Amino acid sequence: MSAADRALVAALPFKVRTIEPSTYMLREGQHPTRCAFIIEGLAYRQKLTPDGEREIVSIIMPGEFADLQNLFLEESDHDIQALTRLTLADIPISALRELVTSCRAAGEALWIDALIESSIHREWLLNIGRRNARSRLAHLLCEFSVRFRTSAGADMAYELPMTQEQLGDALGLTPVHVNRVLKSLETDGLIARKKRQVSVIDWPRLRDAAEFNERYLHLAQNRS
Amino acid sequence: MSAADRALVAALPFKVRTIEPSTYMLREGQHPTRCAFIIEGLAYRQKLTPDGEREIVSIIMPGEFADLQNLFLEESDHDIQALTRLTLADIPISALRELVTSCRAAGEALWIDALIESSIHREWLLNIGRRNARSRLAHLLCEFSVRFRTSAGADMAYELPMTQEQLGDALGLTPVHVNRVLKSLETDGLIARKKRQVSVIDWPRLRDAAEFNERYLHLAQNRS
DNA sequence: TTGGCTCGATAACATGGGTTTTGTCGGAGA
DNA sequence: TCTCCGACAAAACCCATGTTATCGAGCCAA
Repeated sequence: MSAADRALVAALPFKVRTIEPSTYMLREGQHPTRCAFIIEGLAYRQKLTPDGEREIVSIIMPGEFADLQNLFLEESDHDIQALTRLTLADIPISALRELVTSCRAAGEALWIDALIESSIHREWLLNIGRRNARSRLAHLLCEFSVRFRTSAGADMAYELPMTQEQLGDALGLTPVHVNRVLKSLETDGLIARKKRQVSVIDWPRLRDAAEFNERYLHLAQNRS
Repeated sequence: MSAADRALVAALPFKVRTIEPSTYMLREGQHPTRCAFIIEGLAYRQKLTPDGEREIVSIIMPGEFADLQNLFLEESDHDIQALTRLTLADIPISALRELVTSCRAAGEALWIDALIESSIHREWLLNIGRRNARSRLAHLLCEFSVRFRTSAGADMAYELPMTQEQLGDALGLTPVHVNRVLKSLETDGLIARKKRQVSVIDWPRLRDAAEFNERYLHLAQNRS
């Protein structure tokens, strides 16, 4: 990125704020005018069926934009909610859109972000559509492990910041069954748990159980 | 779109070709140098598990680009295969990338395309993760109905160009169960079938069974 | 005509995961 | 200290969907 580009990015107006777990950052149907860049903490996107069933369709990690779709789409098609306490930078959409069209490097970086998210969606479709509960959960744990490491430099053990109900909503399972499967992964020695702290004990076996292949994360292009 | 923009688009180098059903346009892991614009016919994206199970993660319709992700991602994360006989325009990725960064209107149009596809992925996640087989299938039929109409101006009846096995692969179901559910939708009077011709008989009831809400298709922004 | 292929229909049976319920545990507050 | 509440745990039961198998229709090539 050139010096001129850096200057453009640095000139972006923004406002840092902190929000509490489970507060809504965006609701389906809204027409937002600002876009949030996650500095610390986790958020998730969810969609609801009319009878109140929830599907968590993605997890948003530090260093990512929470709602790139609203750069060019007018009406939000899903909710975004804070998973943990969150600090974020609010940027006016108009300024970000201007940046995308005027600065090639920044535009490319945002394109890559958006395309990687799409790729993750596709992998989740495969996961939910074609794998059983055990592989699904193992896959999610593998993905978290890798994404945490690249976004926070953490170790193979990490604090899993989701309740079993939320895990179920991300996997298309009931909390009861998530519980069963977590226990079985633990007694089989693939993972260890202490409260919500999940550690990967046997990465090769967990990866095999998950059929995990990190290609879909496009890690080589993930930092820019 | 201004006259100058139009000239830029018109100046794109391209090559029209026709391909037969089920030929691969792209395979996972490849590094393509050209991008296909679908002129006529249908294609689909699929992902495979190591043991050969398939999930169809999206259907690509006329007027859409088949592999926008490869504009900025180096390695493809899924396969693209022709569903019907297909005529398409091959465009060098370098030219398309140049267009995106030099022509604001074209760049915006491609952004919108990519973001809508992401939105459809999210809706499919909700569909597969949280709806039962009947709603899932009804939802897919509703989506096809709407998208065909906007892309081909067709009526509420359309030629469903997928085998029951392919439908199952798109919905995370077995072909046997797809057959059961199709039959039940037919005997309940929601749809009619004659060979692969599917007609929507009772749109309100089908839409209700599917919990279908077309917001996620962002139709207002779909033509540009 | 024959044979081989794919697709769809249907039946009998098996099971993964859902549902319901009841209980335990630990932290937050009074 | 006590109570309240949310998350986790575990057992019993059941149903939606998967599995396996068979058959026929349609199509195409030899």
